[in-house]
Amino acid sequence: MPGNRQARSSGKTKTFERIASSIRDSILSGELGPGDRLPPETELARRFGVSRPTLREALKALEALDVLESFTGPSGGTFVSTPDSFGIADHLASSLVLLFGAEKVSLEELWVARETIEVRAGELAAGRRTERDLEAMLGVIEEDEGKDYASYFPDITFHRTIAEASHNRLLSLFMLAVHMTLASIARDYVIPDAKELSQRQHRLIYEAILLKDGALARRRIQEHLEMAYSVYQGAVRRRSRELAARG
Amino acid sequence: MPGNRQARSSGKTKTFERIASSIRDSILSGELGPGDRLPPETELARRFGVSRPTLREALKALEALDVLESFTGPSGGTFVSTPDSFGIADHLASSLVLLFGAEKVSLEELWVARETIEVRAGELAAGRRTERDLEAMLGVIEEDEGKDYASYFPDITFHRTIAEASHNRLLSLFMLAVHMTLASIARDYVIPDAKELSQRQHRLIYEAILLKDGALARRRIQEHLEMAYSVYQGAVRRRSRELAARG
DNA sequence: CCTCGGCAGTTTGTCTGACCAAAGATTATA
DNA sequence: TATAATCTTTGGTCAGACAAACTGCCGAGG
Repeated sequence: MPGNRQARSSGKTKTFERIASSIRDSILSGELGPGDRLPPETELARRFGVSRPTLREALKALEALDVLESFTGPSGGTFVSTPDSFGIADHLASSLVLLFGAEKVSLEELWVARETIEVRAGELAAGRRTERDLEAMLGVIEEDEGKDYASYFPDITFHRTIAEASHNRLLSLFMLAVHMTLASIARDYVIPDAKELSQRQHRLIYEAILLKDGALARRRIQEHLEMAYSVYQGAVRRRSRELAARG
Repeated sequence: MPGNRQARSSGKTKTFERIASSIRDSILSGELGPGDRLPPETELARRFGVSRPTLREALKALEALDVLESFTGPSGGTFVSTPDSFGIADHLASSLVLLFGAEKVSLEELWVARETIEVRAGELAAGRRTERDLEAMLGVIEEDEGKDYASYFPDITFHRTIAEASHNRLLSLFMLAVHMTLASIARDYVIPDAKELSQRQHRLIYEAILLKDGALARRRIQEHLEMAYSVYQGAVRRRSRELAARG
């Protein structure tokens, strides 16, 4: 019977894990930095005293974590990756989708977290936005108004410009991850069109940030997300009913 | 010259990546669920039409992502992992430490994100806390007062009880990740003792949550974190001066 | 002299086949 | 029946080889 995994993890460290940890530690300690090239696999295998397949299992594990990357050829080899916000957000989103699937996080929790982060990002944006930020936001607003979109998540682009304007790259990362998670979960939902209301609210949010009114930005983003949540939730409920009726 | 990695990613998909994606998709689509056992490696290799080492590279990549886990023995095999908040937060924290090291996120951004999440968690906690939550918080407060700690991050336990009391597992996850990141960055800093002030503020926060006063909880957590940030920042600056003087 | 094309070398990618180690299942034994 | 030795299944590791990708050199031709 599978499932009693906690009982099995009895301290044993597999060889490839030992090596992966070793390399990982070299990076954490600064001994290896982004862009650095590792020795060839045969050389590394020799140094660690293991075979090449085993060494490669360690390398592939670190590649999966976006810590290393490899290329063929003489100028190739294995390199330490440059950390990248988008990749981190992407991985995080994948994990959150799984967590959602296991019912260890609910749709409501996701939306509350989204609201928490976006509201604050908007407040910060009102205080820190540059002229360039405003241009970007307005550009997205006008582009969206011209589009005839069917999907629900096109307006995410606008929300991302808010995050950018907050000039907090960690809040941006969290926000991106939550957006990707919600988009992934809702992939095949039919989301009703709330285009016009949504776009009106986008302009109101833009206005608040333009005026540098943080409190107003908070309120308007909150209101906008409440609307969006009710629309999203409605689609989820409809979907559930459909599935219940069919099955 | 290494570093021109964007030019190299020319669409080629390596075999082990193809297989990892295939298995990953089976999980995302629900075809494979947590606890499910995969066929033996030789069988899997045969099905995918690859050799066992190549297959194993794919499996090890997914193990590194905490998506799969494997055990030896007749009852062993490769299993789909149960997603786990703590593991996700841990991975996220590792990535954030790297991101910080690459100067793609600053200490200030980390603290603003921490404040954003904790303030909101406290507000939510004030509205949703149960008797059990209150007991847990008080227990930690009293335990901390009895401890003679040297490290700066002992009071993180209290902050975690706030997150728990918010009953939002995603905010808890984010909070944990940010805490672990800050703790990892500050590992060898000498943090001055702000024990008594900190503990007084903890009691005030507890009181606000006890009274179900969300606005008050917000203000008090904000104040507490501002104090903590100034202490932390002072330690970082002192550390920088030391390093500058030495080098 | 310069340019272009192919050859050689380096490095990762993949394969074959085998043996080792761990741990539950079985069976022989007291 | 209880227990210990053995079996069997499964992942863990190893060795060596060849293929593919790519750079850099070098020679042929202009």
